[in-house]
Amino acid sequence: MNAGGDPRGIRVAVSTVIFALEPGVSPEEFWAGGLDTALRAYSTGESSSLGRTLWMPLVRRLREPGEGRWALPGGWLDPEESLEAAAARTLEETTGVRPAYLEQLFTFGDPGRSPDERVVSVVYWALVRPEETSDAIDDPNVRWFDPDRTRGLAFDHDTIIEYALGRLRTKLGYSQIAHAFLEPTFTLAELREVYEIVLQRPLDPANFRRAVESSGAVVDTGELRTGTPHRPPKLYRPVHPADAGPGGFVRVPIAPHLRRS
Amino acid sequence: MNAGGDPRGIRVAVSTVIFALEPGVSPEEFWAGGLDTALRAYSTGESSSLGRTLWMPLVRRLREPGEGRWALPGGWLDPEESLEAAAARTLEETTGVRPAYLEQLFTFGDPGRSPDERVVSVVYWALVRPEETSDAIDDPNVRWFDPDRTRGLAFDHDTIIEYALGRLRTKLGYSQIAHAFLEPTFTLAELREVYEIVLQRPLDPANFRRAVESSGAVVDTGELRTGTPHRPPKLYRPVHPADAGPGGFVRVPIAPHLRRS
DNA sequence: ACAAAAGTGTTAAACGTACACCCATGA
DNA sequence: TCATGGGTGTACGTTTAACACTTTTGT
Repeated sequence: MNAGGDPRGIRVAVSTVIFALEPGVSPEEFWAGGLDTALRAYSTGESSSLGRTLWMPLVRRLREPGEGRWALPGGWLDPEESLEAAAARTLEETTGVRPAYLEQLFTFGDPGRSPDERVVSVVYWALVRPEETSDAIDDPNVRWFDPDRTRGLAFDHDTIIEYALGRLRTKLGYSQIAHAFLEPTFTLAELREVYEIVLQRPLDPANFRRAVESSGAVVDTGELRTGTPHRPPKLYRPVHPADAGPGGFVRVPIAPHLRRS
Repeated sequence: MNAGGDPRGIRVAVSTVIFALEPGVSPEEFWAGGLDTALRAYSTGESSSLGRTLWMPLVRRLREPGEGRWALPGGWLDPEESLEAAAARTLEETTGVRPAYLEQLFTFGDPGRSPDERVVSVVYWALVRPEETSDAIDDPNVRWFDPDRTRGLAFDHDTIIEYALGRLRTKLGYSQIAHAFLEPTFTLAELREVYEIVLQRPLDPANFRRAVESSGAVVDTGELRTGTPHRPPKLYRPVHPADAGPGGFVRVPIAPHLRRS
């Protein structure tokens, strides 16, 4: 049983990989802003209709080890708080962001991850709504990055981000986490855009609509979004406010063909 | 950053959920043993052809908290070893079993999980070949259970086992972990039996064969298994010895329709 | 009226499933 | 030669995926 093993000297930390949609231009602003704004938005984009990508905040390390490098937000686990609470707390303390979705990702604990000390890091991943990213701390030591273009981070954080990206892309196919990127009501075009940005490929609007509708994942609110230059789209809301479960294991398949690649 | 947080008092433990196929009767023994053995095997079984089920070893707790109750094998993390090494070590120390497959499952760390102390438990799950279960320690404080019929375990271990079972069943559909239950070469009937036992439903032999063959997950060795009373089946081996990856994230889909339920 | 996005319909190919059938062996 | 599991063929319903088409609005 090794009951005599002495774990003193092992410290427990918590880090979080946060994903958001790049704020870009909201549909209202997009059209309200006129051609100038629209063109500016278009000119920055490559793949998606509004040129948005994923975004994630990183914090600059202010002390050794890894001083000066960018790293995932995190901190030490308090003896009294749960792991998830620690993730939420350290996330807010360092970046000002409150996640709409928070799930444990993996625990990294190799000896030698961090010099001198033995650190076991429980890593969470989070999704935040674009609105909430505006609460983010305005600090030169917090900066938002495209997660596909982050390299040279402190510790093993490059690996962790890659792993989290894979999990996000995979999980879109059998869960309803896409809603965590959106406001309480949304159009199917907005939902489809989330999938297109995350999966990095275009989806057929007609087939996407049928897949989502037949999955029962969303409900028609009966309202329309007005102010668009074209036919006003219906507004939908998620059936389930969130899908929690221990480790987020609740599976509500949306559409088989929305799996990655 | 909360760099002043003092994690002293938090101990890190490692536990493992081990799955094996109930040894039951091997194909050779089954037929060699004649009708008596065959009937005995059949009489105990419900769903599967040989009546085998999943099996997992638990250890009896010898001290408080939870003294006398059955629990997952585990122990404390040594300051010098990796999490995975700790899982393998404590597994062997307590049960004598060496896993063919070992993957991190989840980290449980709620305050109050264990009275008095704050314990963060990194839980792994493992698959072992039936041959290796014979190395298991013969000890009244180690006993094998049907994972669907374990209740009243120490701590939150009931929850953990349920979660691990879900992960096993799900992962069968997009990974090659089924091989970890089998010997280096196997017939497709044996592989199918693994799926049937784990998924708890019968599979069409013809369609299963085509699905597995077209997936490229197995290779025909060119040899046949002899000694059966009927047509000798081909022997196959896995293409990949194992699929590791950080957190076992390597996805090699076998067959879409082999997903659970 | 026109442009453009919202939303519906239609079709062919791919896939999942069931099950009939032949093959090879020990008894 | 018979019984039985190994292995192949095939036909049918369902799902996926591509794209033509209709609807609705602001300009």
